[in-house]
Amino acid sequence: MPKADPASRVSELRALLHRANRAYYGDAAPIMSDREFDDLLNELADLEAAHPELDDPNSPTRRVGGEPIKGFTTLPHRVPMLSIDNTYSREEIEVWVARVRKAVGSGGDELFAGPDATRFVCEPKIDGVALSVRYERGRFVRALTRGDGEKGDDVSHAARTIAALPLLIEGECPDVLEVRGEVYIPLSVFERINAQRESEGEDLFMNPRNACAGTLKNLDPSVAASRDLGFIVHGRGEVSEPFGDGHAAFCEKLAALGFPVGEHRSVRDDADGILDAIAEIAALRGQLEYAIDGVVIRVDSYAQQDALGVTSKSPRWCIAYKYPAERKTTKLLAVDHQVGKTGKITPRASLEPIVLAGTTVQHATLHNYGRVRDAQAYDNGQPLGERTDLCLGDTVYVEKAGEIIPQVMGVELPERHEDAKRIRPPESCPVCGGTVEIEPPEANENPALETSRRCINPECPAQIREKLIWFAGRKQMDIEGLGESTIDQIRATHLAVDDPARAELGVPANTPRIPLDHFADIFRLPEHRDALLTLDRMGEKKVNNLIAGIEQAKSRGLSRVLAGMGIRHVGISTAKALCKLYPDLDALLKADEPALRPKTLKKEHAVALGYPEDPKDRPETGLGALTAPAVHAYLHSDSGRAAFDALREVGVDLTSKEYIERREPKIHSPFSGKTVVLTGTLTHYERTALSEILERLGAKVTGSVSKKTDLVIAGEAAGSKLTKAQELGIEIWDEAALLNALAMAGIETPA
DNA sequence: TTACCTCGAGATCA
DNA sequence: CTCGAGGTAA
Repeated sequence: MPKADPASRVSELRALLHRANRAYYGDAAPIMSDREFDDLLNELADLEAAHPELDDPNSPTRRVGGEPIKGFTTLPHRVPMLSIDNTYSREEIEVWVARVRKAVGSGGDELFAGPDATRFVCEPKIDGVALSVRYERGRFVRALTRGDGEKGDDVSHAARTIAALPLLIEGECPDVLEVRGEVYIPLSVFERINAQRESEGEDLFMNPRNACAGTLKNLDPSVAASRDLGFIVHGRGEVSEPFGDGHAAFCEKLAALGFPVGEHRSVRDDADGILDAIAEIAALRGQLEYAIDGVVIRVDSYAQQDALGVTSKSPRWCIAYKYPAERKTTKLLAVDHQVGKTGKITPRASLEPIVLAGTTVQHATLHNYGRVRDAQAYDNGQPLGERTDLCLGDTVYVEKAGEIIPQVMGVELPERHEDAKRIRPPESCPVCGGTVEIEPPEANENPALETSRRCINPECPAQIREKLIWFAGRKQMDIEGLGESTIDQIRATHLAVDDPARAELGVPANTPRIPLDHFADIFRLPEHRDALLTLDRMGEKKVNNLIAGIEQAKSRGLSRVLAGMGIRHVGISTAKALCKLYPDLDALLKADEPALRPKTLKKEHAVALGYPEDPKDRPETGLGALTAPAVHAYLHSDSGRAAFDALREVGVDLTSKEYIERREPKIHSPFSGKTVVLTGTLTHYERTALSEILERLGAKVTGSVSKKTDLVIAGEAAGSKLTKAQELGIEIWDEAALLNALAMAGIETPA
């Protein structure tokens, strides 16, 4: 072989190996032997090592794992990753199909005409980890976990090692293509890994699902590479241009590009067909290389999907039929009574440990005292249709609701001991000993109505603790470094020096009291730096992180503060809704009670406040005629006012980001409100990085040029998109103009 | 609710 | 190296 220049040999090898990968995993038709493949891969790895300038994150060598990365970054999903509604019965499937048909049939459009026009795609629901994989111009750019549905962790380093996922798509595909699917560890691989771990004396993995999640979260990609993760496509995220008119067509197109789409997908016309598919897939269960926990059914046509739309948490065009949860018996060892952040007391069961759906269960919430009093009685596994009080020592049936939260379903009555002790709601607060109220109030006359009890002592240490934990939590103020146990440890400085609990939590006798009772105390913790440093396992680094976390939390904005305060009826969505109405706390405090609930106002009142006549056009706050007075009362109560004053005093931002965003949707910049398309090669920016910057500056970055495009940024060697932009007479900037505009917006050009 | 990963802290050993 | 806290997945 003539001594080719390394760059061209490298790209030749990469192309060859990509093709081989695709043939192997996509088409299941190898074009070379494993031995040849390994040889070529080794040659490529050697060349890359000798010529670091030729490095490429999408090189096939990355399959075997490169350098560990430093940590995760969290990035937004361009299209949110919603969850799917679950059903457990055939009847619910029929009801859903009928509802879909009714909604779709009423479209009036020819596309939606006639009930038979709706088709349903059924596929196994894999029990793995959801992943959204983004390709730009056919190149793998990143993979995100589901996260909260809005943003997820970047696990590209691990996802690149998934052999079934192409790093380079060969063939025509949209400029932006987000493929969503399920990552899993094949069961045979799981067994192999555990066998190996056993022989090396390591702890075994409990189940494939958690092992898979852990693998993705491992910072060292060679770990993921060695675990042979599998992937099966089940949906799409952002796709820049039409790519199939429905789910089935989309899957076929992806299959043609070499994506693993799963082979047990079928298209059905009606509820009976769906039930057949469910039965067929059930018959496959246990023969597949991955665990499945049900069947996903979705409306095939994208047009119909769009017509059906989504609710706040899940699409109306998709539903999961889940297999019945695994159910086992175990012994009820004890019940403790936990005091929540609002004082509500919840019974929690301690159980003799059992393995259920791949995890060891030893605790289960009992939800409320109604369930404790009216537990379902069973005889030899059969429900008796009668109710009984739960007793200590009972043999109870446990299953996992939604495969996650264990629940006590009932009692095996014949197994009960004669002298078994009934579980009763506590007569006083189990933590502070204070007065408890019975709820609902009618239950004072008729105990059969009682569902819960509430500790009404505002100084109850348990309530204070839970309030602080909630406030600092990720979905509220997100104070890094201030978790449950750190809060306990700091609050243990309030204990007497000879209290054994103090030493147990690692608080030396000479540590002075660090105040931590009110939300505002959190923001004064930096003043107690020296005291914090004396605590066990609290070093320089942790304290610095904590202080930095506290500082950052100050500027989360009013909605997070309101949601964090644990005001009854005010969660994050209500808080955000209120914040869209009022620019800051003072404005909110000036509002009268009806102004907090525009939806339920009488017409005249609404119009007087400047809202539309039709309630449907008024903003939703999540508050109604019953809840709004309670919220209003809290905001103006002594304790509410004191809490707000204290937060203001320590410098917490009490202005409303939501209101400001609504009023001025974007930062003012040359890109505000513009739809921008990037094309060609830019020398100073990665495309994704630039997209993020432009979006921060108010631009909408899209993949293809259309009439709606305001601006095209054309780098070197721009192709058809530039031509099209010229045809349409759209403003075009070169890279120099871009850099200039970014500089004006205060963004420096990277080196 | 549990399992898994990462990180920092502190102990242990060279 | 081991422990435990913190974070996140289902």
